[in-house]
Amino acid sequence: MDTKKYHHGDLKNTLIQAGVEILSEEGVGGLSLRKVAQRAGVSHNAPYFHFADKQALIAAISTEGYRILYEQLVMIRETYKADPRRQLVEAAFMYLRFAQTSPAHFKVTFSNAVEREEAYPDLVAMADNLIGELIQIVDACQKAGILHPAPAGAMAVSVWSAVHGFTSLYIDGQSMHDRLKVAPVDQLLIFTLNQFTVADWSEDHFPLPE
Amino acid sequence: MDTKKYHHGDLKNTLIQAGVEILSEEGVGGLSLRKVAQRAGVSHNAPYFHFADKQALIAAISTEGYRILYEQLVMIRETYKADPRRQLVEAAFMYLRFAQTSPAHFKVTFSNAVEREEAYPDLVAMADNLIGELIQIVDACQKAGILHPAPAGAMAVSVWSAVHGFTSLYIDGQSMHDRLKVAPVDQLLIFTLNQFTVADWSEDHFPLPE
DNA sequence: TTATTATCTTGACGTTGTCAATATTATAGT
DNA sequence: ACTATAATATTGACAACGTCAAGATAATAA
Repeated sequence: MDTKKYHHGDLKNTLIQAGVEILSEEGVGGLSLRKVAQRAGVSHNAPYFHFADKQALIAAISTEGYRILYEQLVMIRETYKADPRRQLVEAAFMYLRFAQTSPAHFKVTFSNAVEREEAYPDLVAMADNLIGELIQIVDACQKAGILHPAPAGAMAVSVWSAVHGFTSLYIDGQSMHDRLKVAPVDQLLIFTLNQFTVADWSEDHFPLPE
Repeated sequence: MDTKKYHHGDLKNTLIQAGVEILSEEGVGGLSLRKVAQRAGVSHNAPYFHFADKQALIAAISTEGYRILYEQLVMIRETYKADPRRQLVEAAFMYLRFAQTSPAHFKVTFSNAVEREEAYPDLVAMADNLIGELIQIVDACQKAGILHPAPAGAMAVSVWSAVHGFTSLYIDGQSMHDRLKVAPVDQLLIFTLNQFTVADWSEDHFPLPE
């Protein structure tokens, strides 16, 4: 934004992007400040003029993860404006797809490499944005009679817990899914989502997307 | 077991225990091979005669986490032999309490610091034990008409996803709960659990423990 | 008792996060 | 335009870390 056109131009965002790239190429273990600096073409100490320490860079990468999820949620709400059920199922699969495509970024985003969240207001704000969109979808589903009419906040916690837990367990070595082999992962996610519908369990209330 | 009575006696388990202690005192970031060795009273290289590398020690600590959860699940099943509903609710709260009491150990156990699970058969075996107990509880609940009569494996995935996701989101800075403040965490867990019951949402099917 | 193996120590190397000191470039004030 | 100041970047250093190599010590086997 305003951190531009000095020596490098926009080093801060370049560093964040370099970090995301390293995460996708080498995983969480490969992320180091010095490697990020090298990829951005600056000295090993240049990042310290944009991030207080490694934690701060990780917080920024985490914020970027929240932003990606948030923006996709906004798009989904616009695309399926009149179809709350579709919004919910698309949101759940978007979440899973992000974790499948960028597992290291997903882990860093949530895996509390950031200890003291309150020190990173941008991160908190973006997480708030994400939660806000989520509640809107849950609220719309409740108004449409798809989800139980409990407080939207509580229902959002439950639904997000299920989708987040499902996704986390899946990408962590597929600990469970590989061993159980009870169904393809997409169908299992639908099954999990269906637990939250008002009607009888035996019908599929959420269709598979695509 | 058989790795005993040499110079130190039982260094392998001592190292694992030292790692668990460091996790509880300094968190995930404070865990290093050299500190573990120092706490066990051996040189910085002694651990390499019991663990191939740091990953292997982390895998052992992760296995220990699975063992703790598994053994508590076994105890719960024995204690409430005739009450599947109680088994499920106690299991869920045991899970949350472990994460609250030992957040760093909980994170290490699941947070796939271990990349190639198949290289650690003990870890896979203990995770299988845990999943097995979980399925038994779910199966008992289904037979008692508490959970929907879907395949027990699929239902176990869903329920565990919800509990695990709920717990993960809670300890990761309480990202969501703190911001929503919709209800105390215990009540929210019960609410989440109730989503999986057969009957109407408006009744509480799982009581708060204690 | 000797040979062998398992266990542990010491020392070294490259990488990392971070601090201090210095240099360079952009902006502000005159 | 010119200087002062702040923002940005480099270089160098240090301790801590993971890991390898070489040697020492203690338990077991022959």
